[in-house]
Amino acid sequence: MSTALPNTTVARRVPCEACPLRDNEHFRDFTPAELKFVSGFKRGELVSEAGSMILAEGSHNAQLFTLLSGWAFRYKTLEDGRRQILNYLLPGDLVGLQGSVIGEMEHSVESLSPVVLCVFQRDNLPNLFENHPGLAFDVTWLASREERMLDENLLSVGRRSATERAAYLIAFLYQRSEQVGQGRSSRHLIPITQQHVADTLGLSIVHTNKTLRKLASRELIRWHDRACEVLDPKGLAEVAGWDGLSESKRPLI
Amino acid sequence: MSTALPNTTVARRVPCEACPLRDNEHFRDFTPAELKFVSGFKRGELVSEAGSMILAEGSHNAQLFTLLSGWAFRYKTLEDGRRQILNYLLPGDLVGLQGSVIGEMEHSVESLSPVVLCVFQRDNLPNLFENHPGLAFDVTWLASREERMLDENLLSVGRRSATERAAYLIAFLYQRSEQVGQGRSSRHLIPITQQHVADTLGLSIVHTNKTLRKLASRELIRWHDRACEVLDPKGLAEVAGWDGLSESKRPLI
DNA sequence: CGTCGGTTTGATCTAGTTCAACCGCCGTGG
DNA sequence: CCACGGCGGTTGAACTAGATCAAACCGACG
Repeated sequence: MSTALPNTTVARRVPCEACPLRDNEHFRDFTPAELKFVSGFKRGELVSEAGSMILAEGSHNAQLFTLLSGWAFRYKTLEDGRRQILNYLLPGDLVGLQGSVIGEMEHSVESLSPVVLCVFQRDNLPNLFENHPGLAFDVTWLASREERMLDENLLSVGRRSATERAAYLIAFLYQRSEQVGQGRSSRHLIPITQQHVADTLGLSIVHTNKTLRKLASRELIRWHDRACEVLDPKGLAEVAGWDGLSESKRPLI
Repeated sequence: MSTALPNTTVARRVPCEACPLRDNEHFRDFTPAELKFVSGFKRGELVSEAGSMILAEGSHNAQLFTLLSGWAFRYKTLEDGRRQILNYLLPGDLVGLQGSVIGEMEHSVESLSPVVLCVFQRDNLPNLFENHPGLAFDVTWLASREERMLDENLLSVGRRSATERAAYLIAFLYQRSEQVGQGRSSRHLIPITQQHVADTLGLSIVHTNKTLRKLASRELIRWHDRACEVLDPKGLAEVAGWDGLSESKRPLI
């Protein structure tokens, strides 16, 4: 399933002031004071290869991260190994808030591609709430956004057909990827295997394969080795009966 | 499906200082300053009968509530009417945060029983973040808790069998109900129809019925008119392969 | 007394699962 | 150099969990 590879914590490289994500129009601007605080909040960077475990279910000393680049996913498993992928993480997403707020992680996080994460000092979170209400609100905003995504996901798994579900998932990941500008360079490739798709949609791997081939035969996607190329994002959204993501600016911490 | 009945906003009755929920050991204590602020934050109460719509998907001027007593649920629907229930609301739960944070509700909320809700002035939320970081943290805590519940739900719908799912749902609602002391008086009755169960589990109503009868024949539950009586909560959790809710104290706003 | 929402049951059908193979690719070890 | 094993993807066949269809029951209520 997941091959846990050694993570490497590296000394601070990218200063927040020069964070490449800040150029992106989809993120809201910081005040200079906020930027300064976040810069101090940041402890370093974590660089990992594809397929490494970033956070483990049950861990109590989990750190707080923001994904800087790459793809990852959150998941839970049952005793007998059945796995459910809950959501995907793209640049700008906050990781590990549960650990910081509740005290224990109830899901795991694993990378799909090489990733770089900003590491924050988690016991500094109360300080953030004390002194930077705007940032505190941003944290809540991000938690609320995650909830929205989960709601839509649950609707999908609970009530959409296999084809609709698959189309929704791929359209969803495509849009998110576009927003953070991952797509430009790499011809809209989503770095997942069919097993990931199956574990996201709550389907078997065999049926997932057949469903994806159907989408491929309709020229909506093309499947590559460990990656999905999106040919027709609008067509996918239409198959899924999905309106698409809202366009509003989001915070970045 | 849902019969929207007229809601009645009533002048403030229960002062926060005398909030009956505060006696419950599962909720954390407030500082006097916090209590005073929340008291001022509160605008009045909303009393509704069973089956009324509290919040509607798509609404922009949604208010922020805390459920004081009764049962409700959050749901989303697809164009063609397929409905997915996302989660249930019990006393002490915050309702409508999405509307306050993101600006638009992406799900609806409907009551299952007569309910009383505290109504908060939503444009006062930034004020709360400014002046009461402890309460702001509580809001985030509650959002994070909702996320945890959704995660477990998604795991359930995606990867558990019909019987496991049903057992999990009922055990889950039972435990939550117990925590807020709804059960004492009413012999552990959960006020839902089998249609609600079906729409929560992502199953058809017929199959839901057959699954529930199976649980009933195993003496785990007894079904009543529009209500589920829990006979063996431990047995249910065992069938579901579920550990149960964490016991830690939670905030109340 | 008729109607309506909720529950129940049996029969039939199908979307999706499970089992079983096979292919191509790549990295490993002899 | 080749043999191998493992992973990701693909395909067909048999099977089953759960859907759909249809009908009936029951209590509440106007």
